[in-house]
Amino acid sequence: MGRKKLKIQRLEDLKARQAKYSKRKTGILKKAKELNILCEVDVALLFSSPSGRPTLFVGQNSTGLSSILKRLSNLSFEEREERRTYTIEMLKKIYENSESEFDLLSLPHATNADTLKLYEDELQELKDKLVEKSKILRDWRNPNNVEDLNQIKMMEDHLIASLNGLRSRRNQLAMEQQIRERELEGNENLET
Amino acid sequence: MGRKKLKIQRLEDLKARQAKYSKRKTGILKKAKELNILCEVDVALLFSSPSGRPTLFVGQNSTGLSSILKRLSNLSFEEREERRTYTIEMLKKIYENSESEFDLLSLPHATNADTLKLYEDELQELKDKLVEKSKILRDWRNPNNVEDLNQIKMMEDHLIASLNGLRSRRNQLAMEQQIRERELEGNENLET
DNA sequence: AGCTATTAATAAGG
DNA sequence: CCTTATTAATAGCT
Repeated sequence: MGRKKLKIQRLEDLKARQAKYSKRKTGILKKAKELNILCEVDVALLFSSPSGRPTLFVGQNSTGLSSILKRLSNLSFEEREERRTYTIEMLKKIYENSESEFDLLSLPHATNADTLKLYEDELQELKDKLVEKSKILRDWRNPNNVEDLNQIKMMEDHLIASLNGLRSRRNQLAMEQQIRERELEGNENLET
Repeated sequence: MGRKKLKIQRLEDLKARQAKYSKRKTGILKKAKELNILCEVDVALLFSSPSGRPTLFVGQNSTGLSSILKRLSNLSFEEREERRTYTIEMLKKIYENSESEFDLLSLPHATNADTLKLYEDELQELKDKLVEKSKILRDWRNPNNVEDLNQIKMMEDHLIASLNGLRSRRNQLAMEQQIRERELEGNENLET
């Protein structure tokens, strides 16, 4: 729609690209908002403009979104599990094969990108820690991935130590219970 | 655009809602693809249809989105580690339902408050998980805080199982090493 | 799922 | 940023 039909191909001029982007973005946002309201669909939109930072838009009442994100993440995980490939390949696959359907809700006021970046960094850090801890737990449970014999021995020592600690704790608890039972018995004897 | 001007408000009739969704979705997707090509913008879109069908679209070349997706996959990985739950069915469903196209859409400037909120929620979630995991590790190492005798017993069983796994893994590694040494010996004998 | 009458988005040009 | 000629999307029907 316009004075002439526009060929859909990359606009070479940067200025023109940005200008068109600005206009069309507005249009798509409007459409997305309408869709959101008309059809009650939850939406989230991720995008990163070549000249800008990554941004995520989430529909306001998109409670279902988190579940979508979760399922999405599960999808990628399953893909990885199934093929024993790593995240990157999985991501490529998603990029290449899936389409992004999207809706967005426009949310007016801009927050600053720096804050967002901070969150992203913190998130990444936490996730790294979590992954590390998970790995420890996983190796404990299933040591078949551990290749280093010395590490195995160390783990074994730890396990034995833990087991000993656990057993003495169990004994301690058992003893305490015995004491309680005897006290109870004693009281009963007094009552009779 | 249509025979009459449509008021933007939730369509009460389910059928009508689904029908409109289907049509408008197509339109938005087209627009997004155009925007992608015209302006070189990378996008990913998540949405749930009125019938609750989740779909993911990701634009090609959306490098900026990879980190987000990566973290999503990590999240699910962690979740699964922790809870040992599987949602393969769900994943398959998502996969089958996603159509193959590419759309992208872009947004330059505005970040929004919802984005931050999403991150905050995710952060809190991660922190909770980290705390939980740390607690598990701590209890293993030092069971003196564990009060429940049954839990102690469960932990003991787990430890024993892990220990067995560890020992068989150790044996396996040792055996492999022996084999390697013998092969090496054999080669040396041949050489001399 | 198709089909037009209409409305809405927007290309080009101030 | 505006304006407006044109094209594109789609509302109401079938």
